[in-house]
Amino acid sequence: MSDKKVRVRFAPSPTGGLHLGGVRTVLFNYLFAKKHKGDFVLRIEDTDQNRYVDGAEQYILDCLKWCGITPDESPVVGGQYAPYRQSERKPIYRQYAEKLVAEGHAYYAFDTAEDLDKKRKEVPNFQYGLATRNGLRNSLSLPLQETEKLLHDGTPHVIRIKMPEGETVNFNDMIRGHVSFETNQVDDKVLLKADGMPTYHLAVVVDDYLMKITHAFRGEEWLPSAPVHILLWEYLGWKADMPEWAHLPLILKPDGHGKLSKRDGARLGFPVYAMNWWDAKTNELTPGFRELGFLPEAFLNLLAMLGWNDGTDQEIFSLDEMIEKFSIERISKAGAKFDFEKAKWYNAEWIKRTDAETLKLKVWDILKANNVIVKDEAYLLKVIDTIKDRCVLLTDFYQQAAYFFQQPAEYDLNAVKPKWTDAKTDFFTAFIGILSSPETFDAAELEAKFKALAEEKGLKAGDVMLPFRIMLVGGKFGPHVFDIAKLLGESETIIRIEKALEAFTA
RNA sequence: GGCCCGUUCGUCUAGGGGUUAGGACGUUAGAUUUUCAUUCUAGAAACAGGGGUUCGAUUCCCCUACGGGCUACCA
Repeated sequence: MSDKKVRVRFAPSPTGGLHLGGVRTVLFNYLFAKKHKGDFVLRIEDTDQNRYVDGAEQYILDCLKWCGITPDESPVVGGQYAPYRQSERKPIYRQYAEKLVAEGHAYYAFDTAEDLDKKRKEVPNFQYGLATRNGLRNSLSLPLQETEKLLHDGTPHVIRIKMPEGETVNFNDMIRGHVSFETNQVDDKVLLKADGMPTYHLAVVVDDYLMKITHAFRGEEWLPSAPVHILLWEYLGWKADMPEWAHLPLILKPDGHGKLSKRDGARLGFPVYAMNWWDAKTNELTPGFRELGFLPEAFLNLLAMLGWNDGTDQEIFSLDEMIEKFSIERISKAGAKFDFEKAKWYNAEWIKRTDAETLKLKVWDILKANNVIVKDEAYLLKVIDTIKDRCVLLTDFYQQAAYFFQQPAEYDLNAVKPKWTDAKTDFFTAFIGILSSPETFDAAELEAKFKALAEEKGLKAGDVMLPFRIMLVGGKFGPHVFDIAKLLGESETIIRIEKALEAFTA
C-alpha cells in the first residue's frame, strides 16, 4: 500500500431506507479506514432528482449513529472537501465533461429519451456505442455546424463517453484479482445528463479524485461499469491517483435467486432494512432490525460475517475487534445468502454477553412502549440479569420481564384448574404462612421449605410447582420460580398467591 | 442474447496437492432444568460434472453446467 493517508467513502443515494448490503458496505469501508488510521467519508449521491426521497439522508445519518459508526467528514460535520452532497456540487462536474469532449473522449448527444426507448424496442440488444453512434444524433455523427447550432439554441443534450475501439481495460480488484473488459463490449455511458447533473459514472470519478479517496469499496453490481470509471480516471489525467477497487460480494435471497431486496423481507418475514423506514408516498412501513429488537453490535457482527472471517473459529466480534482483525484478503468472492435464523443467534449471543447496565435503557424503553412502568432501577437490573439469557430479541424482554412489574393480567387456567384440589388450596394457604414469617429465606431455602410443606400436606412438589409459577407469572415460562418469588418479594408473592387462589377456585 | 463475476454440509464458512475435509446456524437424539429457554453430549449432513497436470487432486489449468450481476439521461 502506498504511503498516502487512507481515505474511503460510503456514497449512498438517498432513495429510501438503508439495506443490509448497504450497511455492510459502510462497515467494510469503516473497518478498513480505521484499521489503517484513515478517514471515513460520507458522501450523499443525490444526482437523480426523480428518485430523491425526503428524509432518506437523515435516515442514513441516524443509521450510522445507531451502528456507532461516525464519519470523519459528511454533509453535517463538513470537512475540507465539502460540500458532501453531489447536488450541491453540480457546478463542478460540467467542466470535466466538457474537457473530455474537447479532448475527444466524450461527445454531445441530442437523442431524446423517447428516441432511444423506441430504438431499444426496435433493435434487439440495442447499445449506444461503437456500432450505433454514427447513426444517432450526436456531435460525432452530425456536421460541426449543426452541432454548434443545436448547442447554441440550447437543445437539450447529454454528454456521453466515447468508448475506444478495440482496447482492453485491465485492472486489479482487491477482492477479485485481475479483471479485464473489452471496450467494444461497453456502451457509451451518459456522463452528464440533460439537466446538467452528472450521472454516477462521472460523479464518482470526479468526487473520488477531488476528495482524495484511496480505496473504493462498492457492491459487485458495479463491476461491469468499472471500465468506464477506469477510462475516465485515465482520460482526466488522474490515473496515478486512482483508488484501489474492491467489489464486494452481494447479499443474496435466502431461498430463491438474486440479490436480497426489500420485497424479500416482507415475503419471508424478516427485516431487510437497518431501521424502520416509513415511505410517506405509499404510506408503507418497512420494518428494520433495530425496531425488531436487534442490538447494533449484533447487527454489525452478523453483517461482517456475511463475507468475511478472521480465519479462526471465532464468530463473535465487537466493532473494535473487527477493526483490529479486518483484512481485505479475507473477504470472500462469492455472494452470501442471508439466513435470518443465524442472524437471531448473533443477537441472542450479544444479549447474553452484554451486561444489565448496558442493556438497561433499551429494556426500559421496550417496557415503557408496552405500558410497563419501571420505578426501581436496581430492581430492573436484577430482573435483566435473571432473564437475559432467555431473550433472543430485545423485544423478548417484554414478555420475560413484564410480570416482574405487574400482576399477571390472566392465568393459564387450563394448566391448573382441571387438577385443582382443596388440598392445594390448603397448601398455598399454609405457604403464605411461611412467607409471612418474620424470618426470611433465600431462593434455595424457600424452595426447601416449599417442598417440605408439600410433603407434609401429602402432595408431590411437582403438583404445586407449576401452579405456583402460574400464580406469579401467569403462564408456563420464565426463570426458576423461587428466583422470581425472591425478586418479587414476600409480600408481593403473597398478594399474587391470594389473588390467583380466587381465580383458580372460582 | 452479450459481457463480467462466482461455485466446500440446507445456510454462513475454514482448509488446501497426500486431512477421519474443521467450526457455526439450523436439524435429529439424549442429559440437565418438576415451566419454557439456556447449557451440555452425541448424530446426520459438503468439495457441481468432465478432461488434463501429477506418483497423487477437493486444492493448479481448461471446458461444461449451474448460480449471480450488468446491459437507463437509476444508483
